[in-house]
Amino acid sequence: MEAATGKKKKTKKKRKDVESRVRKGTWKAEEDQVLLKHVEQYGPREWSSIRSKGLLQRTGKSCRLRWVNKLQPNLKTGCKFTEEEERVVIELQARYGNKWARIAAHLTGRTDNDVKNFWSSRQKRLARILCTTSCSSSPASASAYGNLISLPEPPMLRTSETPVETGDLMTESSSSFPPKIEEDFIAFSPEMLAGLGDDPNFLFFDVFGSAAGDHGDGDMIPDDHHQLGEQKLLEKTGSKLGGGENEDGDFPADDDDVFDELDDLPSHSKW
DNA sequence: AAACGTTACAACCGCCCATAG
DNA sequence: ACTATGGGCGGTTGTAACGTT
Repeated sequence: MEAATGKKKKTKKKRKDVESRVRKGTWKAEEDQVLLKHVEQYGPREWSSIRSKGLLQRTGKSCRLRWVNKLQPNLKTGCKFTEEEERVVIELQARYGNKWARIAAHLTGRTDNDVKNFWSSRQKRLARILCTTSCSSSPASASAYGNLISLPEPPMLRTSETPVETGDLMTESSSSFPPKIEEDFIAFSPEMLAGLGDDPNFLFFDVFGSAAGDHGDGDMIPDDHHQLGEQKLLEKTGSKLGGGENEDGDFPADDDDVFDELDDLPSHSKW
């Protein structure tokens, strides 16, 4: 056991020594050109040979990442996730958990890093919005959330790897996610977040408005959206608070067929 | 105009796993 | 069995761009 660990450490040290002589940081246009030329010649593989041939002072891993996230053709770099893409991400995240590569495979032109970043920003945004909404607004909204959420600090938004089987908006059970005190955060089940999207016309945008800007009161929500958003949120989630299952007891929604088809799609991130 | 805060994105790290030689 | 490599993932950091004060 210890020997194995020792060997592992040795390997890692060796690797680290090698990697310590590599270039890091922002990629230059010349490096991109070299990388593109290599891919053109040999295809998107043999990443480590790029360095061993002295073409670039980058690790194979770094080269691969650069190619996958920036250089491979047909990437939608620089354009925001559309509502449709957002819907897909929400649904697939609910289904697969944080399997970003798998989710990204269903979105043309998006990489796992894109999806991860998008999700992470979205979570932060939601946390901020919900905190603002529940902490500061009218007594009505405070009471609406009051039973479920106590927010001394911005709520921690999290989803579980596997879909949860209880209510959509809930406090976390102390057994499943140990170190956190129940009142410290709300756990948004994937289905709750997805639930905001199960209506084709009901998206994050609908509830909270576009993320395009602050509206003067320190949050990203136009004032009239606060009420509308809360109402919609409660309409959506409130009806599900008794349990996240569908009629047949399945969870999440029994729309697997849709995703089975998606599963057959080729992954753009694999070659 | 400058300072400050927020957001989105790029890139990295560390860990893990699978596979091939 | 061991090693190198590719790949996936979660977490984190740095920064440019943008908005607000």
